[in-house]
Amino acid sequence: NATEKPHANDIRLTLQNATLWKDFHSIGTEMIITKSGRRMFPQCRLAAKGLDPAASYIFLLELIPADGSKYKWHAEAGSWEVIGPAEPALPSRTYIHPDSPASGAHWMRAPISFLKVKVTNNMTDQHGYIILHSMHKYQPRIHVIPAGDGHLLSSPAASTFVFPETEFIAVTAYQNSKIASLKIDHNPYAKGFRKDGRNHK
Amino acid sequence: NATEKPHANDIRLTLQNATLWKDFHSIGTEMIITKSGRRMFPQCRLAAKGLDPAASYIFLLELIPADGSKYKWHAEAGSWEVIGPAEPALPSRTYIHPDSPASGAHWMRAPISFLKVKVTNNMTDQHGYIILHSMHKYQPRIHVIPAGDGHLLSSPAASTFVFPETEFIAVTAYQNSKIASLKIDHNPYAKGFRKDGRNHK
DNA sequence: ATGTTTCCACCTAGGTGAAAACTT
DNA sequence: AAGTTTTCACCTAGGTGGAAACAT
Repeated sequence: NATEKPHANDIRLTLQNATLWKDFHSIGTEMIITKSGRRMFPQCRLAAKGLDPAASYIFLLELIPADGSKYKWHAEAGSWEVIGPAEPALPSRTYIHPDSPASGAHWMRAPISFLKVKVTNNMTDQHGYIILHSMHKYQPRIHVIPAGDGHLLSSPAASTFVFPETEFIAVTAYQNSKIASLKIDHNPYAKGFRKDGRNHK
Repeated sequence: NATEKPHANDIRLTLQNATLWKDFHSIGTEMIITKSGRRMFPQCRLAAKGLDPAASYIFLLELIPADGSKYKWHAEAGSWEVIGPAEPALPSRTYIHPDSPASGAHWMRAPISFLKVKVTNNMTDQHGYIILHSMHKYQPRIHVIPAGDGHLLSSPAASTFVFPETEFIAVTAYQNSKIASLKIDHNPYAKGFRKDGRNHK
């Protein structure tokens, strides 16, 4: 039989906007968290390959603590320093991609954008936003789960992907002004803060 | 066994904004169709009861020709008149509610809004919008389909609902100025055309 | 004539970082 | 002093009917 069903370990995800993520990561990515919920910028934008076109999948985004530390911005040095152990982690909420469940063909047809995921520091949030601790480091993680078997994350068929350049520190206000500038330059919603001559449209 | 699964004929749909629809219907509802696609106003907003909370359903909206006639607005009389037979009907497109498929519990929890359905007169539309003939009368129809059996509309379990007050004539520009006024009064996106003193906010 | 298309000012809806106000 | 919350001007994105231009 020439056409063989893809195995779970044939699934390949590519971070489509990796260059932008690396620009941020080289400086030290920060993500604003607010009580009312804030989107992430950059967003996690992925391309998928190797899915079974006819099978059904669920895509999840998770933000896991990257380490056991609490950080502080050291303005004089222009760097982050560890100031102690992390706050106890909360039960992690996951963001289910709104197209879920959808066929492998659907997921492979176009880039997969986690545009609308929101992060918050409100421990009592009722919207289902992902709750983070300010001044803690997080690592986004993507799960691809064959749907319809009811096992979800515990399924042995689930695949997990990590892109190290998407790591970030959650903040309630930007600490490193270079990060603020990069955001202004690239996030269309911050266009109003651009100075003439660095308009990336 | 005291808890019995609901039968298909136990499903009940209520048109939540029936009063608004009736205000339009008493004048003669018109819906603008454009090449680029136009939303309907009012929207079909429904409440569902009697679904099996654990079962999965798909909700569809369909716009079927209400009769075999083509119409013309008679400005002097302020009424519509039949001017001949309808154009041949096109293969009807349906709008799948974006929450589909979802559990009965989900559909019953909150009003079901067909807010985003778009209608067009572009016969070559590639967006999947519902294609209509201008100056023809249409009747919205809702289908509730138990999901997961692969039969969809041909399934004997599918339920169909019609609310006669949602009937309308498709136009490329409003014919009856009373309809235009009602739209301006009630559609928030047309607020810019409101004269002071009839702001329904 | 009659019906369609394009364009537009005016909205709704909501995502930005900065600055000010607030908290501890 | 350090971090958080609120507010705000400025955007993106896109849904309105009307008027003018266009088509037939």
